[in-house]
Amino acid sequence: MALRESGEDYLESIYVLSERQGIVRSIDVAEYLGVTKASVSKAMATLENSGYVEMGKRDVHLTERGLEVARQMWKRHCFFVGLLEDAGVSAEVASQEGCHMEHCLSEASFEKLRAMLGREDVAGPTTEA
Amino acid sequence: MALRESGEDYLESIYVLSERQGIVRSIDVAEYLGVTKASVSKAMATLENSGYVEMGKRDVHLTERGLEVARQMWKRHCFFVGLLEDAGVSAEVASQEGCHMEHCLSEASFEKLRAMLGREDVAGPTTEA
DNA sequence: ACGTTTTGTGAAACACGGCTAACTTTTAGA
DNA sequence: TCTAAAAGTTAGCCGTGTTTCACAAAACGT
Repeated sequence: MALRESGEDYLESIYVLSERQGIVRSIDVAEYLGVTKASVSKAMATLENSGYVEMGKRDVHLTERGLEVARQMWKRHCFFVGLLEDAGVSAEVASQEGCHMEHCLSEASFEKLRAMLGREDVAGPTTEA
Repeated sequence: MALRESGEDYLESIYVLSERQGIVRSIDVAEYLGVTKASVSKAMATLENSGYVEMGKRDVHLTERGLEVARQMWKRHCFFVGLLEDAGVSAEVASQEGCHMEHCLSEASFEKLRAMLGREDVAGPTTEA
C-alpha cells in the first residue's frame, strides 16, 4: 500500500522527534501533530504493516525505509518553509502551509525545482519548533 | 462550510470549461476531472448549498463567489505548472503535481511567493488542455 | 507494593469523496 | 412523434482518517 499524505506526516514527525529527544512514543507524535493518541495508534499499526516503522514496548522508530521517506519529507518541509519565509510569509503560516506543499511533488520534481531555485540551505530537524 | 481541495477543483474546472465552451454541463466537468457524473452531481449540490455555483436546468455556472475562487485557483495552477516546467519537469507531470500545489497556500502567501519569484505570466484559461 | 496517573489500544461512529447500479429526465434522430 | 441515447439524480457502498469513549497496561511516587 502506498503512503498517503497523513502517513508521510507521521513518519516525518517521528523523525523530527527522534532527533530532538531520542526515544519517541505515540503520545509525543500525537501532541506534535495535534491528533488523538487513538489516531496515532491506528496509523502506527498501518505503517508497521507496510514496513515503515517498528514498534517497541513503549516506543516507535523508523525502519530504513521509513527513515528515507521521513528525510525526504523533512528536506522538502525546510525548503518550502524557507521559501515562503523569504517571500515574507510569517514563520507560523509558512510552517503550516509548507506542511502541505511538501506532499505534492515527486522526489524527481522536487529536486528539479530546488536546483532551479538554488536553495541549498537544508538544515537538520532540530531547527524547527 | 469551508471549501475543500476537491471543491476548489470543481470550481476551477467549471471556470476553465466555461471559458472554453460557454455552457458547462455536469458531464463536461466529470470528463474534465475524470470522475463519474454521480460524483459531480453530489459535489454540485454541496457547492450550490454553499453559494459557489448555481444550477440551471441543464447547466452549471459559477456565482460571483465561486468565480473569485475559481480565478484564484486557475492563476495558481498556471503559476505552479509554469514553475515546474521551467524547472524541467514534463508538462504532463507538472500539470498533475501543480494541481495539488495550488490548494496548499492562502491567497496572501501565494501572492508573496509570486512577487518574490517574479512570474507575471498569468494566462487565460484557454491556454490549458 | 499499592494505587494513581500516564500511555496505548479497541470498538463504534462520523465526514469526506469517490464508486456502481438503478432510476428518471431530457435531448435528439429517424 | 416516438423511441433510443445521453445526461442527471438517488441510494447504497467503500476506503481513509479522523474522533470519542471505555478499557488495559505500564510507569511512577510515596
